[in-house]
Amino acid sequence: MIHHELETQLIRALAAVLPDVDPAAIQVRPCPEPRFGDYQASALMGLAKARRMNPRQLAAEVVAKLDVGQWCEPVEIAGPGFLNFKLKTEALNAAITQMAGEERLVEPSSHPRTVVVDFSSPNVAKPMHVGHIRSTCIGDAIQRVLRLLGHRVVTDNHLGDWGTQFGKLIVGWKELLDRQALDRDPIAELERLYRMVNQECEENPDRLEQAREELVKLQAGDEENGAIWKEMARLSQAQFDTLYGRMGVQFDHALGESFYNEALPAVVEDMMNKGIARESEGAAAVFSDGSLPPREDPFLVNRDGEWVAEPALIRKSDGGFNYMTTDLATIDHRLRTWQPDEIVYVVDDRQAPHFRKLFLTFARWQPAAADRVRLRHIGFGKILGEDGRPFKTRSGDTVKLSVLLDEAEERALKVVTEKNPALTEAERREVARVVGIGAIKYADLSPNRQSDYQFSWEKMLSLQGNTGVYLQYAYTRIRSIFRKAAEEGVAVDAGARIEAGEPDEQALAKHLLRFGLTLEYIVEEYRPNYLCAYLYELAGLYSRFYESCPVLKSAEPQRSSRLKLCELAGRVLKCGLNTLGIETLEQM
RNA sequence: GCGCCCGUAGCUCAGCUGGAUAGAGCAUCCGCCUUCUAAGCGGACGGUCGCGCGUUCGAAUCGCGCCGGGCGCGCCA
Repeated sequence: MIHHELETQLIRALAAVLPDVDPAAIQVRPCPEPRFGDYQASALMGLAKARRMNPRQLAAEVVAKLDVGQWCEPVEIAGPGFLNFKLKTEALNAAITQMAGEERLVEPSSHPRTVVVDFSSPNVAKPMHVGHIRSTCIGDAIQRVLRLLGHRVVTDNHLGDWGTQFGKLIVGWKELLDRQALDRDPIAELERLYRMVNQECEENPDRLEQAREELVKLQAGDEENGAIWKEMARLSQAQFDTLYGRMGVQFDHALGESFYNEALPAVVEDMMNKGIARESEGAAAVFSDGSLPPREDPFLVNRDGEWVAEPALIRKSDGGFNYMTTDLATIDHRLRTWQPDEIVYVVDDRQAPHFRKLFLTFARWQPAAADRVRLRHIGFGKILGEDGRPFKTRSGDTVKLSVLLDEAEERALKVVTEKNPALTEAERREVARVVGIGAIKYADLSPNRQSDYQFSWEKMLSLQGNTGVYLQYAYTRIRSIFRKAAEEGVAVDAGARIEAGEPDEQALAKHLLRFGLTLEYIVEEYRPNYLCAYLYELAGLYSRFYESCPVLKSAEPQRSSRLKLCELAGRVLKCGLNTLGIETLEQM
């Protein structure tokens, strides 16, 4: 990548001027304003400031040592000390031609890491709903970007298949189960059971006690309760398989909470022995170690002006375990099994305090292991309805994922039918499926993950603007050229170079060269929306090129050059969309 | 009460490890289909980046203080 060459050269030139500079501080980035150049470096100004030097003079000294003539016009020093790099047309053409000729669009990372990505995590015996969309879409996109960059990825779906809710569910199963309803719609029936018993528990302490007893029996290995639990898990797995199939999401592992059940007593015992946890009101708890100032300490909470302990409980007073313990055992298992450099948790931002506690607790429990792994909570915001309130159905229930996907496809089908009635019904249904699912995913991935966003069918499936449909349409327009070419017997000269002559061609080519760089930025902070923004811009640049530069009607060698540029744009667009987990179509 | 997040164009949102004249889409208005899919393209209009102070050559971005909204705060996950 040209960008890396420039960065390397800049670091080399700077080292000749200031030998003790940290190269990591030097970055060459795409120029936000094309009229200043194609790439820029602003790091010298900060450096000059830190050393009380004249920034422009430092820039001049570095530029004097800088040898990038192979790629760039003479480097300009602008404003207070920016370096502006403008690509030579010749270098641009060589680079884009080379990219078009290579099989892989992205250079693999020079430092591949092993990353465990923990995402989706639906609950057994409950329907998947809108609340699972974000974790599933964002997590899947993250793992795809990592793989594309050549990292080793382990995806693990940490199913909510164990825990307090099963006490209530077992009570319901034993006393209130409607077999026919279970056959018709197992998840709905399980949900009904849970709701009924949960309601009863709120009003009746005896019922709550009964549920607790069933839970304790289950956790103690009771055969009957174990069989019921297993059946509920099986029914749920069928639901997950269906929905993940529709969404095109796969996992390497689905080690749910139950997988760690047997490991939990030893975890608590070990932590008690090591003095990290202690008894408190009958429970086993981890308290603050006082290493952080109170306001940054997740083991403390302020109540009426007093900082009081808020320990992490790893065993409840009734002897049961909770998710903190499970999560500790999970980290332990993942480190032993996969030796990851990093574990990322794609989970709602509201759980941030839990993860802070979890990571700190683990570091106290296994300091050496914790030093070798980076634990990161990748949080995200809520999905709101069009009224700005949390997204619910009209009757106030959570929106089920299956219903949401159905509606997306239905709405997309209407649009396709209106826009392209020439397609057969089967074709239109396929287009509707790809467009509908893609629209939901794109709507979820294009905002900054930490923002809450407003869910709007209208906007999501809008044919204009920054939507999945727009990108998919841009792709079909590219493919359409090649269909037309085949019809007319036009062949691409395989040896042709891409000569980007027109401004719209050059802008497109330059943007294509930045694909890999965009992916690298994404992985730093796990922000898939950067890829959405990149692809939206790509589609726009392609459309402009498409309007202003005839492809099939131009004469050789321009025709082959443009066909190759189209092909590359198509490959990048498709690869980028697929990396977001979004499918493309040849026609729509 | 304490903590976290948010406040950018009429609406929905980008941009935030400081960088050049703050960007999109929608909406409104004006243009472009005898030429590769008009599900498209071009243009116009629209902003005290919640308010104030500070740090800096430079602040939407960093710090402090307000105002407004959301979320979270022992045996759920």
